Amino acid sequence: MIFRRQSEEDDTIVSMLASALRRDISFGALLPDQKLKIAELRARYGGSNHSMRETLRLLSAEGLVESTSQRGFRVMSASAEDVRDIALVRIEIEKLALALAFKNGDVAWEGRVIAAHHALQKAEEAVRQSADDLSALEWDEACRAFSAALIERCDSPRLIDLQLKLFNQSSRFRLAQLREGQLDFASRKVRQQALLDAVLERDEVAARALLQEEIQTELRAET
Amino acid sequence: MIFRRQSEEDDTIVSMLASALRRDISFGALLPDQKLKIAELRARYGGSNHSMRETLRLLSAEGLVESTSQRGFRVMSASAEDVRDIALVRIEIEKLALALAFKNGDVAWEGRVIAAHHALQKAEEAVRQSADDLSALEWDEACRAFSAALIERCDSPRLIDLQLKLFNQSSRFRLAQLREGQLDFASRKVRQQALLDAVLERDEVAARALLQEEIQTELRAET
DNA sequence: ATGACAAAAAAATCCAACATTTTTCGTTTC
DNA sequence: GAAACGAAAAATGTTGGATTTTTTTGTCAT
Repeated sequence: MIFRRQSEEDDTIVSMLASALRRDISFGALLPDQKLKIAELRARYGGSNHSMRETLRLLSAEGLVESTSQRGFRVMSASAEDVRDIALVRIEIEKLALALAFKNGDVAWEGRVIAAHHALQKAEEAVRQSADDLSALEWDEACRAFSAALIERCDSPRLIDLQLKLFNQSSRFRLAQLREGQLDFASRKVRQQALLDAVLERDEVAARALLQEEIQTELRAET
Repeated sequence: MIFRRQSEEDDTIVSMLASALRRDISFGALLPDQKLKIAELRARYGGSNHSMRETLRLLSAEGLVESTSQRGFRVMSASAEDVRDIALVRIEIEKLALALAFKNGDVAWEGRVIAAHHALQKAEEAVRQSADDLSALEWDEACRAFSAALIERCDSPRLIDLQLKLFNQSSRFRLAQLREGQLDFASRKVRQQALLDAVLERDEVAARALLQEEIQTELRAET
């Protein structure tokens, strides 16, 4: 076996394969529209015929992989249209979920948001100085955790699930911007602080605007 | 093989199995929280170990089936919380998509909406008189087609996909109301006509309200 | 070039079996 | 009788290899 467990939830081969593939798609090791042949993937990641197909089926549902009947799987395309679409849906979902979290969130929730924000700041600082793969991975995870914490208390399992999937679809673009040095860490820091403040003050208008701005800058169509 | 092709897209065993299972979950032949044992399902629907697992993985992604690591699959629960959650997300998604369709929709789109509305009226009339399984199936399909037509021109593949999944999650409840004679066909007809009119006049406020009402009555928590 | 046709590749499926985990159930103990 | 325990049974997750079908590729004649 090539890999080992990456997190608590990786208790089956399929979920381990899924983690590995997710990471490689996010980091661009597997390129958009690239054909994903079962045999090649097995050689690279291990797992059986069956497990690999199940994994691709899973990633396909997550929007990271495209499947065409009788023609197998390929990495989800990453056209300007795709970026636009992901941004559109993600903005609406997160705005909605945040508004709900404003209603339901208590002090404990605020604490978790603050903690996630703090961890994110550390990760941004680390990745700003040396953008190696490891710190990039940790930075990506910190972004995910902060986003997740924000909407955690929307108390809607489906919204939470959706947000996660859309976030994962966004990761490719966020990491690409990091690689190409297109991230303005200074303004990100200001914006994230402002967002945190808005959340703690339950300033819905400001929070929605900042959230939208955050997503839009991460997902601005480059081409 | 127990079944035959049910639609154009059913060109693989997995997609046929998925159709059959989707139908049986919607119609209540498979009950909420019921354990889905691979062996039993194979005996009932055919297909190999592999195909059945892949199918369940697929339905799991669609929100019709729950999967727990090392503990297999079960039919997605149908608690009042679930109904509430589905309604919440579906309302927001469809409202958003409809607003976008208002921007992008042209005459051809309006034509398809009118056609879908017409077909729906026929199906409602048919199912009102004799609610056998066949007409119920056709009615369900007409509802789906009408909803899909409304948002078709939002031009967002992800929104369209989401709407379909949420609609499929709703079908169980809609069909249950039909079975229990809780549907007010008269007011449905009025509302659907009003919705059509609002769409043709691009009356966004009215359309959003009617759409929300339609979904809420279909998904009102019973218990 | 172009189209027809054969060969190769890949996808989709199935079967049979094995390892691991969960569940069940009967026994023992308090 | 109820709780704790552990062995047996069941179910899940996984594998390898074989088979069928579909798509892709390469070749040849027109």
